[in-house]
Amino acid sequence: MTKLLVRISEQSRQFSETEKKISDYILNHAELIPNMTTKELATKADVSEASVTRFVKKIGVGSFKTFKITLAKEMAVKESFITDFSILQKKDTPYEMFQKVVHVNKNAIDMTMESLDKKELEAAVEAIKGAKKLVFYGVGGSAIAAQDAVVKFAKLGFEVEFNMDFHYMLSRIPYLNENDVFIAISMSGKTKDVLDMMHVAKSYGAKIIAITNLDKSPLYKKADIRLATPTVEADFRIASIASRMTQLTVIDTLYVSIFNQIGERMLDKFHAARDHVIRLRR
Amino acid sequence: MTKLLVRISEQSRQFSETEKKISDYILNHAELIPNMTTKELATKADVSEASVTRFVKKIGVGSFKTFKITLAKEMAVKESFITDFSILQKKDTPYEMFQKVVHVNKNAIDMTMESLDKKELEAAVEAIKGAKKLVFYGVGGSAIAAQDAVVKFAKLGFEVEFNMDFHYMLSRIPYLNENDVFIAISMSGKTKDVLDMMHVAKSYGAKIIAITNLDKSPLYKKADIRLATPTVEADFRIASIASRMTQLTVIDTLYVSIFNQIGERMLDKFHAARDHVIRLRR
DNA sequence: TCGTTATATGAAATTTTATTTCGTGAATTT
DNA sequence: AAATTCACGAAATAAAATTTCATATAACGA
Repeated sequence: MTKLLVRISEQSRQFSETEKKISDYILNHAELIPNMTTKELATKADVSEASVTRFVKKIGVGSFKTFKITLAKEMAVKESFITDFSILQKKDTPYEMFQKVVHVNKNAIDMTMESLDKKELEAAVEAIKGAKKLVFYGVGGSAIAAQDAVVKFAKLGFEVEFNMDFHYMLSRIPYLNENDVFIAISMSGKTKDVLDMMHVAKSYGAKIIAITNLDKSPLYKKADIRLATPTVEADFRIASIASRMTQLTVIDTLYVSIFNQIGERMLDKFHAARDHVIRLRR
Repeated sequence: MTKLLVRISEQSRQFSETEKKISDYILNHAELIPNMTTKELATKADVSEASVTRFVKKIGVGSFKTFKITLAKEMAVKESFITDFSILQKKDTPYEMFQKVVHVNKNAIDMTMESLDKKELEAAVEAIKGAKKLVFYGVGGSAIAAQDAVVKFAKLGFEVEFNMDFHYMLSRIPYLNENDVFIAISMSGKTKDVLDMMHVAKSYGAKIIAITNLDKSPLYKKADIRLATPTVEADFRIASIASRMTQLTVIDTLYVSIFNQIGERMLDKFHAARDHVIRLRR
């Protein structure tokens, strides 16, 4: 805890009921305070605005504004004590939601650093670099990552394919061969459609890269190369958003790595494409 | 120097005389800023208050208050070691790339905290909550965010629409009315297709929410509600990946906020849908 | 016990701070 | 040269913080 917060909790036994309500809220939601107004804090703590301004004076801070700035500074230093962001409260305002989303997403991306294996990543980059055709497949939330991958790798000149439709996608698999790569994306690694598609692709000799949770799922076991995403344990309402960030981070890494290695020889085409877009679209 | 100050000094050559006066004062007296008011800074820099508030927007920060808090936080952190992650080296290994991607993405999400305005966010949530129909539109990289939004809001029971095809999408717009919301997504805020579509939607009375860079772009100016994303200045190879993260963070926030507010009354349907998926798909 | 005084609190008024609007003049384009 | 765009500050407005004031309740003394 920061000095200011310590001071508050030390003094708390001399507080009146109203003051205690305020200090409770502050101690439990310290990181939100710098972006709040007296009115908001008053509402949250169920006291009047006047009591809030009086409170900060009581704990020896000149004004509410100073209080906010001081708190922001102190909290910046010691970072990481985030009061249970995993539980979304019914009464949370959109801005609080925003702060939680930011936290959850940053955290998810951080966790990817722990799950993704260096060697597997290198193998994946090699495989894609040498590939003629790339097929991505994912359903539901993972379709977004697949979609994103298509946009990116198409720009690099790859023959890329992805379609949400299982049957259409299936009809394209027989054209794959040993030179091609099939990238399966699934959080759980158990999604039937993805597994089925993967088996067919494998039977045609395509190399299988799985972007899936670090877990002994069917997809994880059967893939040639495993790019593991972390299992982000959280409230079910935000579980999918965090995991999508991890998938995208993996895709981004593949894209940037490939770009870096083969980019030079197609930089003019890349720029040409971008120029066309700018000229025609704005 | 902190990130924010670096950003200011980098941009300083595009500044007008008035803006330069402000940036000079800020760069020379950074530690004083968090405790100053717009009027004080205006007096010190010998400009008007209006110019001060406009200045912070120009450098990509949503409000003067946010600016002060951000600066206070940054200055509290000693010597923020700025390993230059922006420049990708030819010799970088995939794993080094990965670390940079992680850094860039986390950073992009952080910057969104500076650009997104609390009030606009609240207005957006209100608008969407009261809407019957939602239409998302974005092209290129921004299409991913639109796609993602569709998946999310469909789950909440909204009538949602998005299609990459301009002409198809256009044919759907006449069915919009005052009760509906059109969400335009564009980094630059200049994309012709998006602007055209927005104008048509507006003519039918739909409320316009823009998810676009904090900048005086046509889209930014014409929208009813502006959810500003930061201008992530970086290597062109990674610019798009970072900006997409910011868009998704905004979408996530909308989704979680709406869920929280209207979620209860449809929780059973939400779970039912999820159960169907689990039963049929795995 | 009753009246008096001190204390805590919120509502409302006031002051301060931030943002937006509007008009002017300079610069740029047509 | 006319028209348009742009930057800017003054003034209006909106929002946020603080103070004032009235009231209720607790504490105290007769």
